[in-house]
Amino acid sequence: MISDLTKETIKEIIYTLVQLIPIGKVTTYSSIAKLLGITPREVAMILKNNKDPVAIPCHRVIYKDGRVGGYSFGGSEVKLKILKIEGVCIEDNKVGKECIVDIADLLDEDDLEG
DNA sequence: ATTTGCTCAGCTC
DNA sequence: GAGCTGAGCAAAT
Repeated sequence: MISDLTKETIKEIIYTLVQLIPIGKVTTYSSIAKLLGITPREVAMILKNNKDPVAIPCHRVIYKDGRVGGYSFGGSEVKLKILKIEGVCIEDNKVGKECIVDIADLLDEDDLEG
């Protein structure tokens, strides 16, 4: 599927992936990173490097622990709040693991369609 | 739950 | 090449 990607391609994919994350759910940096074969750091960096924080729902990407991580467009507090209004379950300033789903899982569900 | 160590990438010297 | 920082992860305690 994916094997030899460039920085530009990586960005395109990440932007696309985060856009197809369903409302009320979130994903983790690691899953995206692993899917692309890059490090979670890169995912985070690319997300912050984007120029369209509106088209790129980077707030739907969080830690594996459940914490939202960072947010250059307001702060972790805002990011957390956005998730909350999206319908994501929030617990003690953290995202409920039941709302966290790997990006690969989303892709899989879309393919299974059932 | 908290602390510590590690990894990869970008920037600077 | 070496050192520092960062929208993180994993292990140990």
